[in-house]
Amino acid sequence: MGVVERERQILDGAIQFFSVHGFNGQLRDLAKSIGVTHALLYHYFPTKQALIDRVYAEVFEGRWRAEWDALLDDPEMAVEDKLTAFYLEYVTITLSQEFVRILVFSGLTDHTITDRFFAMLRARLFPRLIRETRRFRGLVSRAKPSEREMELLMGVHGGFFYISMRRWIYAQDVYSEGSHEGYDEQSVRDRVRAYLHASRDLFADATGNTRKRTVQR
Amino acid sequence: MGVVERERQILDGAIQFFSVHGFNGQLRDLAKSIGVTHALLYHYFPTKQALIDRVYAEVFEGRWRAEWDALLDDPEMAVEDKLTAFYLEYVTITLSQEFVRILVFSGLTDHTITDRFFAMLRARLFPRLIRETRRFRGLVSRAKPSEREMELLMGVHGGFFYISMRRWIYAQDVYSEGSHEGYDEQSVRDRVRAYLHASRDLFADATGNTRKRTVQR
DNA sequence: CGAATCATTGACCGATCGGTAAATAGCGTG
DNA sequence: CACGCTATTTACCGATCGGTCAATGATTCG
Repeated sequence: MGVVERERQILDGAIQFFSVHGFNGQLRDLAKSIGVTHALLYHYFPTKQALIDRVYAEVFEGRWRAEWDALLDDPEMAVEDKLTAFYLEYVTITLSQEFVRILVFSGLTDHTITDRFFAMLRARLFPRLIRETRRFRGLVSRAKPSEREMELLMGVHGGFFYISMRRWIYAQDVYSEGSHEGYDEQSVRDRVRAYLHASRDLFADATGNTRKRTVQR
Repeated sequence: MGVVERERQILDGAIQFFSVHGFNGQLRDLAKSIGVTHALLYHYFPTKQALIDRVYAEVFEGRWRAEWDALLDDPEMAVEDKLTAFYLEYVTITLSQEFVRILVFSGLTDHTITDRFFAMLRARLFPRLIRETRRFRGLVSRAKPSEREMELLMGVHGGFFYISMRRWIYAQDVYSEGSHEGYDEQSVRDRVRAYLHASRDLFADATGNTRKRTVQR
């Protein structure tokens, strides 16, 4: 087998293996799951830690889709549709089995992945969501989000993360009959609407931007 | 030292230790953290697994407060206040550092704790929350919750769980200036309101119970 | 076909770790 | 103080596991 394919094969096997057994799984078992001896692993990776680092990098990179930047920044699309579309993909693509489990394994020990991942969310996602939420309220502001604003956002966001927790950590059945094969679009939309409407109700007056609080259908 | 106190000390140490290092932490390190040798542990617990089982039992039992049954069943209290009060306590008491981390460790390997815990939530908590949510909508029904209804509930519930994830797994700072020393009451209330109002908006018509969808302040 | 190269393996090393058992330290009691 | 009991330790065993290395198998190329 070619050196590059074998390395690829080991890496994929390692991602799968470590996401199930955690990072103190034995290299002998990993090797067996691939169909080689553990000594061969050392032909491609100098140490176990080096392999783990590669797994980290592999699992982390490309986790954020470039299209999502454009999607979230699209000034034409309605906010509700936008957030619904985003979270539908986010839940299925980003919060995949291997990623979530490795993320949690990392969070329980060193924080190498969780720190980077959270930094990314704070840089690329949360500001955009806050901006869009404000836009939904008919407000344009670049002011730093208040703690209360952020916590409401963390509420929805965490709710979506919890779907993956139930699936991949707790091994519970999660309702998923929707078209997106991962999760039901209706349920995503329900939550997004709950969030947006609550935001409008709660923060309508806080900025001098008094608007009639109507319930839109 | 008395046999019962020593056992208590070991158990407490084990809960702390395992919640940090996971269940394949070494007994020698655990013993050192207590200030004894690892051989002594075998004087009180026959095997490592037996100790782990005790830790599981210890951490799990009493995690649900008896008063919560009464609180959630109180027919006088307003639904919003009730859910706010409940989740405020739930987040600080149930979702403590040791519990959440051990729960997640358990979820990643065997599911002994997560299964039991989820069974408890499904038996004692979720039906009550669904009932109260319906009550908020001016509806009394013992019909089995629809998937959509449940998923909306899982949204809030997961949002609260996420607070503990951020704290104890991701080691992020979480806003907590409220009176309850654990989490801000305002933020809990905001989320509860978002959930209840959304539920009213979304499901108002589904049961023939047509009501004017007004936003209450 | 034969030699060089490189992927792959089997055998081994040393440290770690759960578990055991004999030795010892500590303490209450006659 | 001496005796007995038990809490605690020291020393050890055997299995596991990361890592190494010499030997072997396979492949390419002149």
